[in-house]
Amino acid sequence: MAKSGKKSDAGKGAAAPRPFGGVRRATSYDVAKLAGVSQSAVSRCFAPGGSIAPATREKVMKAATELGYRPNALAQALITRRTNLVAVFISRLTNLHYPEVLAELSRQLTDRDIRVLLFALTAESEIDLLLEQVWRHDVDGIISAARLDDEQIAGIRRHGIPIVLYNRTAGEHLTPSVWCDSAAGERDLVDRLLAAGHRRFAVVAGPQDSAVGEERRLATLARLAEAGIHDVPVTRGDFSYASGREAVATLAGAATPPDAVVCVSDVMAIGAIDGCRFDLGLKVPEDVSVVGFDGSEPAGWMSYQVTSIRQPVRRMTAAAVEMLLERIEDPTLPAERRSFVGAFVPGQSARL
Amino acid sequence: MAKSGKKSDAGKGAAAPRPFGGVRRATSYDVAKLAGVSQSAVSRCFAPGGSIAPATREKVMKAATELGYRPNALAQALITRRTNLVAVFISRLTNLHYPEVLAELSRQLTDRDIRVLLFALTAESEIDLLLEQVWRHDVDGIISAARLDDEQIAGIRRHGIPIVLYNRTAGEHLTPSVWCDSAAGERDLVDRLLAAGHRRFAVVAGPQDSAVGEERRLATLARLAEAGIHDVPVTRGDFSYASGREAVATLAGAATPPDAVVCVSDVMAIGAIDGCRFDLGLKVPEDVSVVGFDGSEPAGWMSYQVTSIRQPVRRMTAAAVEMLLERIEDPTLPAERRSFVGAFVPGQSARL
DNA sequence: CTGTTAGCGCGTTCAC
DNA sequence: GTGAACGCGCTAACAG
Repeated sequence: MAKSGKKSDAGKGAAAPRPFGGVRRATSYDVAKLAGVSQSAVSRCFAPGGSIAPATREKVMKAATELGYRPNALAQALITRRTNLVAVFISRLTNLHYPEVLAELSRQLTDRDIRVLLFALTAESEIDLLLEQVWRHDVDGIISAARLDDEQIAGIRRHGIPIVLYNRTAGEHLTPSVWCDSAAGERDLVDRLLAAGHRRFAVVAGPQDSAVGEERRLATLARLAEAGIHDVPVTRGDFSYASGREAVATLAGAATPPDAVVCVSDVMAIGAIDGCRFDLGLKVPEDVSVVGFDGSEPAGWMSYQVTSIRQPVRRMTAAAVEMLLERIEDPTLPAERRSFVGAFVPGQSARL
Repeated sequence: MAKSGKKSDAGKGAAAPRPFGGVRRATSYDVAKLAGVSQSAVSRCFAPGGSIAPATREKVMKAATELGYRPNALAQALITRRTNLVAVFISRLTNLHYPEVLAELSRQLTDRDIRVLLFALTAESEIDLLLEQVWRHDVDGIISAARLDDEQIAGIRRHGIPIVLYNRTAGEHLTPSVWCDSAAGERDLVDRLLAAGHRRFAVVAGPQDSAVGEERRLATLARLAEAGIHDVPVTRGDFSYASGREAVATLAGAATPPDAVVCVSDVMAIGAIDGCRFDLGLKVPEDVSVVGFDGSEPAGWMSYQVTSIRQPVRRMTAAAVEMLLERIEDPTLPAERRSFVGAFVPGQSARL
């Protein structure tokens, strides 16, 4: 009976008439009063380069800890015009590669004392509505691993909010971005497949509006064309396991079934491998080679061991964060695109 | 030459001396002036139940759209004490089940016009430091799918910030939470395994500080004990694929190797299956049955088809959001725990 | 229904 | 080095 069990049901409806059910937080005025100084002195104590006498600082700090005072981020932001908030747009959070990206971005931003305002897009998300929220919240910058159209990019520019794109491209204008050079990766994979004697290729591409997907598809076809291989069948998926599996079923129906399937993502490659094995009764890699892209974790699991290209997520996210912070400090910095090449992952899903 | 290319390199260093490199946003005063009304009239126009004459409203709205005005969320929050911000704590974002949870939480909160302040915990995250940020930002509430200790929970309570735990428990005090009733699920799985004739059980558990992991371990062992099966070997993993794989290697070294392995998560079950097949040369489910828990997407892939229990993520996240919003509206609501039972997923990884 | 007034909590001049 | 005064952009009383 001594320690009151739950938080707020002592005496039924007779709850103490506290302002908001929460305790009023201490303000800099409260601290000032207790310390016997002015409010501005308190402010200077918590400012980076505030000129304050050691003695005063001590009094203030003592009072501050006593009251559990912390500067209110809202008031601070309202006046300094810095929220230390970065909006992160991310799509397909359930698609296995993005959680890793998000985790890294979050970690790196947190390390730099910046908070993440998350916008996880679903298929039906109205990006424009989300952007409204972004304006209203005065974020310092945006990192987008989601597709933005020209109109939206223009709006962001108009608002003067720095943005960095992650594995995305914006239409006309050059926009700061980090990019995994899929072209180099696909060329690498294709060359290895060619060297191992593969000739009957097929591509499992992504949706048309996916920049990375398209770059990968085009790079693959271009390299094959250079090698004299044309009319390569292409099936489009949506980066899902199911779509990869269905894709190979489609491709297998062709006159000359492929002996090498290039998938533009690991998850689709995994789907393709299962499709080959379970739907078509083919052996991978003996009967058909399958390669992917990304280097997601499940691609390394023993049952798949996807031959792939691993994106350097750590370095890419670090670059994105760095580029963004630079532009928050100095918005006049010109746009820039930083490309990274991925690393070949041998795997076992391709006969090389 | 007409359309200026990049944003800010026209004329080299001779960039126009704009305030912040960004355009100053229109304030309610600007709108008021343009519309020929008072600033408070503008405010009322954007307030839910503001009493305003249709004629005035029209004038204001016209001026507002012309200037691209939107109420500043910071100033608004400073005065109303409502930020429409919810902090979401989440751990192990790379562990396949959490991205789905996060995506759902984000979607549901966004639908209710609430923004997500993300705190993705890494192994070394100092939660107390993150909580500092939470105080400073005046979030309206917290949803935590990460472990919080008594001290931290007490701090949150002291600050009067509503919180809902997601598949976590807090020590002494009852804290609002949603929970997937793992006990019911594990009993279900064990019963089915027993009915199919399994007798030599083993458990791949989680870390000791994982509440769900422990509940699942204990429920499994309890049910087995009821059936007269004791001394069941237990190996602990960390919810990773690798740990599941290693676990079965360990278990196989015992005098009587198991014919049924109960893993407390799908990813570990996947690791266990691969361990059986590739390290031990066993057939799953012919030689040994493996069951998991969660219902993560990869568990359904053809190569694994894990027999498992699927958490009702949609309903659980919806409940979490609802409980939180209720408590934001009325902080005096008593703590409450809502449990959900998962659905059996037949799969093919257990001989049933 | 409207405008005036007073803050929300803080950073920042500017005299002292 | 310090404090008084002002303002960031807005909502909430209040009088008209």
